Amino acid sequence: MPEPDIFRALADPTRRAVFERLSAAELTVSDLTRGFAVSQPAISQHLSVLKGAGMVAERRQGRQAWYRAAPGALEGLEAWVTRYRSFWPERVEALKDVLKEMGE
Amino acid sequence: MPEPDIFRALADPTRRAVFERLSAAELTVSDLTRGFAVSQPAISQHLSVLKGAGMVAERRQGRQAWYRAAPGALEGLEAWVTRYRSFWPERVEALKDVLKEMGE
DNA sequence: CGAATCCATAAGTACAGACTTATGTAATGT
DNA sequence: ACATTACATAAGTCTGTACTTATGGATTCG
Repeated sequence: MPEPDIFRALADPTRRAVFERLSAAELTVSDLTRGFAVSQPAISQHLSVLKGAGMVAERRQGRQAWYRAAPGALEGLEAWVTRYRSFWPERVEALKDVLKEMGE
Repeated sequence: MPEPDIFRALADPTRRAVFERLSAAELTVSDLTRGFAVSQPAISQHLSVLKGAGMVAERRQGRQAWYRAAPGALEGLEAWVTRYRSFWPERVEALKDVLKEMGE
């Protein structure tokens, strides 16, 4: 039930790679196009899908379009994973360690 | 990098629904077929994809094949989500509450 | 034994989607 | 003003894939 669009958005490897780059930095379409072996329209189409899934945000400035990963982009996916996680108590200890680390 | 197969496996809604059922109970192919509006071969094909992604386990008994969600089925996905999560400190408090609850 | 059941695989169809080139719109540069 | 740059959309192609029916192998039942 957490928007099925996100699953479809994640299905394509190029699109995942685009998202990963946008989670590290805000980039323009041109920037992204330079980093991949596909055409600029292909990148624009991927961005459109990612945007439709609520995974990226757009900021217009002049003739440029800056894209970045949306805050909470993976929230719906996280909720789904948590719900259908199997044997999850196994991982609690590791999680506690992470939280302790962050508390320092 | 966490097996790309899992993303492809999750892309199809019917397949997600099959997985969700198998995370609640161990079921045979016939059981599953009864619960969906697709043919038995279609179910077998979905199970094959899920198995290829390491998401379900199979147990043979006579002419029946029992399927269930594999332990750690979503581990790779979880790792990916954690890595690309944006603004994740926001969720730490909620997580702490959950862990405290489990400690009781 | 033969019939029925359970499941997987084969083969074919039809649609989704990832790509291309071509083109249009809007902003910037000279 | 005209050319150039940045991006989006249109239209067409081609591959992937979700489904179907048909069939085969293996097990259980009568």
